Parts: sequence; C-alpha cells; structure tokens
Amino acid sequence: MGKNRPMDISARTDYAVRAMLSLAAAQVDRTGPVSAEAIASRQALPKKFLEAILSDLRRSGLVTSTRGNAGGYALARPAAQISLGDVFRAVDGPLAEVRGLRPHDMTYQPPADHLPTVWVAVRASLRRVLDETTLAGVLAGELPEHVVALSSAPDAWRNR
Amino acid sequence: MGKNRPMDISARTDYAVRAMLSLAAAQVDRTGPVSAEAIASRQALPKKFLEAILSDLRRSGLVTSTRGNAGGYALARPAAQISLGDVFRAVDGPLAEVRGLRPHDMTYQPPADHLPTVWVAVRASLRRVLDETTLAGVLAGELPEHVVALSSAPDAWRNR
DNA sequence: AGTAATCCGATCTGCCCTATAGGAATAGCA
DNA sequence: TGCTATTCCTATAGGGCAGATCGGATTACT
Repeated sequence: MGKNRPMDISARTDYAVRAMLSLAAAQVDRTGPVSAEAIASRQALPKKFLEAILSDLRRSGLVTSTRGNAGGYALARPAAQISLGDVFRAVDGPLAEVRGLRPHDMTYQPPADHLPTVWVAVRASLRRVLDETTLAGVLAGELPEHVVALSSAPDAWRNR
Repeated sequence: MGKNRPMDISARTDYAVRAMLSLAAAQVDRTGPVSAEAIASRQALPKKFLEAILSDLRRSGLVTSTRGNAGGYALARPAAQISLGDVFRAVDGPLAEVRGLRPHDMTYQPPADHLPTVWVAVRASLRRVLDETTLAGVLAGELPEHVVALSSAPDAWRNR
C-alpha cells in the first residue's frame, strides 16, 4: 500500500481555513485589516506560504486586501456568508474530482458503469458538509445539525 | 489558485475499484480467477500499473491470487461483504487525513479550535458513503438509500 | 523620506503519482 | 521434461506538484 495523499485535506487548505477564521474573528471584533504576519504568528503558519494562499483567496474574491502601512486582509463578506466549500474551491479547485476530471463526463465500461453515481454521491456528501458550514459557524462552534450528528456518531472519532 | 489534487479520487483508487468490480462480476459468473491482463484489456487500464495495485489489494487481504497457468485474481470474500471503503483504505491508507495526520490528535489555536469537529464530520460523511456501498451493490446498481438520495439531489450532477 | 504592508515572479527541494521494464518464481499441461 | 501463462518482486524514470522561501517592486499612510 502506497502512502498516497488522495482524499486528504492538504496543508494549503488547512492553512487557508485557519487564516479565514482569523479574519472572521477580526471581523467580529471590528478591528482593522489583519496582516499576513499577524495571522502567521498567531496560527503558527509559514508566512511566505500563507501570503501565497491569501493571494489565492483574494483573487477568488473571498478576501480584500489593503496595501501599505497598517494594511492587511479582511473578509470580503460577512463570515456567515462564507462557507468552507468556498474556501476549498478557492485554493484547491473543484471538490472531489476523479483523476482530475469531473465525476460525470467520465465513461465507464460495465461492470463499472454505476460508478459515476457513487462518485457523485461522494462529492454531494462533501458538499453537504462543506457548503453548509460557514466561517461564522465554526468560529462560534455552532455547526449545522447534520454536521454535529456526523461528528458525534459513536465511532466518528475512532481510527479505522 | 494552484491546480491541487487534494480531496480527489486518484487514478490508483479508481483503477482499484474498477478492477474489484471486474472480480466481483467474475465471482457472480462463477468463472475462475481473472488475470491482470484480462482486467487491464477489458477496463482499459495500464497493465503493469494494475499489477502493482492488485498486489496492494492482495496484501490487504481483499483478493486472493493464483500463480501459473490459468491463474489470476479473485475476491477473497463475497462481493457483498467488501465495501468501497475497504478498497480505498487498501490502496490509499486512512480516509480524509489532514496534512497527513488524523483529524483528531491535531491541535488548533482559537479561533480555529472547532475545526477538528468539522474534519471529523467530513471523514464520517465519506465513510457513510464508502463504507456502506459494497462491490455487489455497485455491480447491481443497487446502492444504499442515502447514497441514492445524495446522487439524485437536484444539483448533485452540476458543476460548481 | 520612512516604514509597513501587499504583490509578484522566480526558485528550490523532495516526494510521490503514474507508469514501465526485466526478470524470478510458480503452476498446470502436453 | 519442456512449454506456456501467470503472479511476484525489484528497480527505474519522468513529471508534476506540494510546500516553502527569497528578493524585490509597488503601494499607502504618517
């Protein structure tokens, strides 16, 4: 068994979400823009790498930036209107592709011809969690019902 | 935005599942072991790569192999008792890790301290689909209710 | 001007995904 | 015994990308 990465959450994505949560906190506190330096030191992220990620987030329209003295980054929308799915797509592209392609528009020979349905279900299942969970929700620890249900299932925290 | 792969289904995994479905079909038809060559040509997979994948599956105890003339591979258990999750783990290792680590036993600073709950929910959500979908189910096109529900939602097949 | 930021492009290292090659071991059959 | 089909094992290779860093250009506020 190779030590593959697929279906994992990358450092890039993890960093992006944590950075966004920092900005969400700043939005609540009504303090000004937050510098990359401030985020990096408080969340223990590599600064230059974080800069690149924030650049992606800005280009995707999720954050705004202010240059110069006392500049920094801020959420482009209220934290309650930004989902984790938005963040994932901004830094990683489309969710749950198969071999770099969309689950549909793949052609399978029987006996694998029902596979696309499963792949679509996998993607839909991810969307249900990521698209309905907002930065504000994570910040406050108030997650959607079915997300709480998923995470509080008896063996959800067990390795397998 | 970098063209990242994370949260994708790798070629390796896709091939593994398709190979397993071929073996499942052979199990139903009660024909003998299937050679890598036969699987490769019928599912259009690179033969040598497939061999390596089948090796993983054998080492994980999901398939048995017979050497020599008229040899090949066969499922080690009834197709109804092998889930896609089993296959994923055999070729990819644990599902939905975060930066190569398990979702729990990661430590986050506030304001990101509720993140592990979300990561666990993501993993649980994947498990719900992959662990309850069996090879026999995919083969027959008879998928678990909630998988069907996920895949038949209005926008499940749409890009986003 | 000075200072603190973002912004941009280049670069680097190493890993790992995908894939192939070559051959050794094994098993059935004529 | 040899022939053939097959798994099995090891090595290799290109290519890409993740993760990360550097240096400097640009912008903005005081």
